[in-house]
Amino acid sequence: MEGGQGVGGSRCYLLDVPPVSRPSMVHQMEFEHPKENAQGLGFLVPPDGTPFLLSTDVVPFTNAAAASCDKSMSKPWSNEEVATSDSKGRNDQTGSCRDGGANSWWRSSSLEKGKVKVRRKMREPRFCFQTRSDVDVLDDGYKWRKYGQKVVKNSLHPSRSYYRCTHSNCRVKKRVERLSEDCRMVITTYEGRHTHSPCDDASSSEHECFSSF
DNA sequence: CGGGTTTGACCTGCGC
DNA sequence: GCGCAGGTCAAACCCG
Repeated sequence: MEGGQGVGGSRCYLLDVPPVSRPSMVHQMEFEHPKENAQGLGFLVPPDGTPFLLSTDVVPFTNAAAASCDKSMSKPWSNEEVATSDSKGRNDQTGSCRDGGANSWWRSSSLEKGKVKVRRKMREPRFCFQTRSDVDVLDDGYKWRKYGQKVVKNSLHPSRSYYRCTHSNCRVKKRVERLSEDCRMVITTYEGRHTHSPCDDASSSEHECFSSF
């Protein structure tokens, strides 16, 4: 486990966010390594290039955290695979599939519903970080919709939630789970890049103050 | 009524 | 090849 980097492709940081009643307080966090973060958080940086700011210290993930994080990431997302397409060359016409299938990234090939499903393997840039917060969902300025929840084994807090950016053309996903060792620690994993600015989603004035997210 | 959440089912990938 | 675990869908449900 080399430092604050998770297994392949995904970067992990630990954000020591003071317990706040409103997760939105996290909006002004600041990264220690702007350059790296700019890269690692590319998916969090809106197209207009607005930097992603954090207000608290960001340190590499602890081994435990990283392990936990990595476990959930499993291997498919090694750097290589992130950069290249599926070697198996699965017939996943992902792009077209995504666009054609409403807002589904993979979809039944519309032949027989529920039968032949062409699931694509997402190989978007991923970034996970750990925060200490009483709330699960950090308000990063984007609007998320929960699309699933899973029971995670080997965890005292077996609930992992899956969120998706509600923006029509945005494919970013977010996964939120509690650290088993510390129920106050929240592991948030982002996947993909936002194709829009936070304002597009969070149209409410509440979010305007930290549109830099 | 529209948008978000819940939840069970289904599919895929991986380890054994 | 089989079983398990993770990830996602989609219908039902809930709430403002």
